[in-house]
Amino acid sequence: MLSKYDKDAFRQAVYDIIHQIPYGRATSYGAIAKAAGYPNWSRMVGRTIKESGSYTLPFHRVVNSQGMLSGKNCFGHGKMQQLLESEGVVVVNDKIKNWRNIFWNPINEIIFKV
DNA sequence: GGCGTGACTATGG
DNA sequence: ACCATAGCCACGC
Repeated sequence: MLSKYDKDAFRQAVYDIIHQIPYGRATSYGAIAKAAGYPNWSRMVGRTIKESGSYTLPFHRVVNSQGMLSGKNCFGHGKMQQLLESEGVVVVNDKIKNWRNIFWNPINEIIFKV
């Protein structure tokens, strides 16, 4: 019996999108979920990233809808902020400064692999 | 099947 | 801007 969704396809879409987040920019869990076709799956995006165990993708460029580094505890101490700052992103109190300009919306610019 | 949990989000005060 | 609340939904116990 197939589940009502394709977990592998979802995970692949999430990775695909994250792979395309430009240097010095960031996006949110909800935006990724929406672009992947599951608008209410922001929590699953976080779960998927955490379970990946891989750091070949720019997971530090994924934050919550307010630009806060909600996943920082899964990186080393201060690592997530450090990675962002190394790309020129300013972080104050765990929140990305000038978030409106840093935010990259995948729904507008995503190119899915076929 | 119930219940708590979580790298979430939108809304209202 | 900050805090509380409700909605969300797979997952593990």
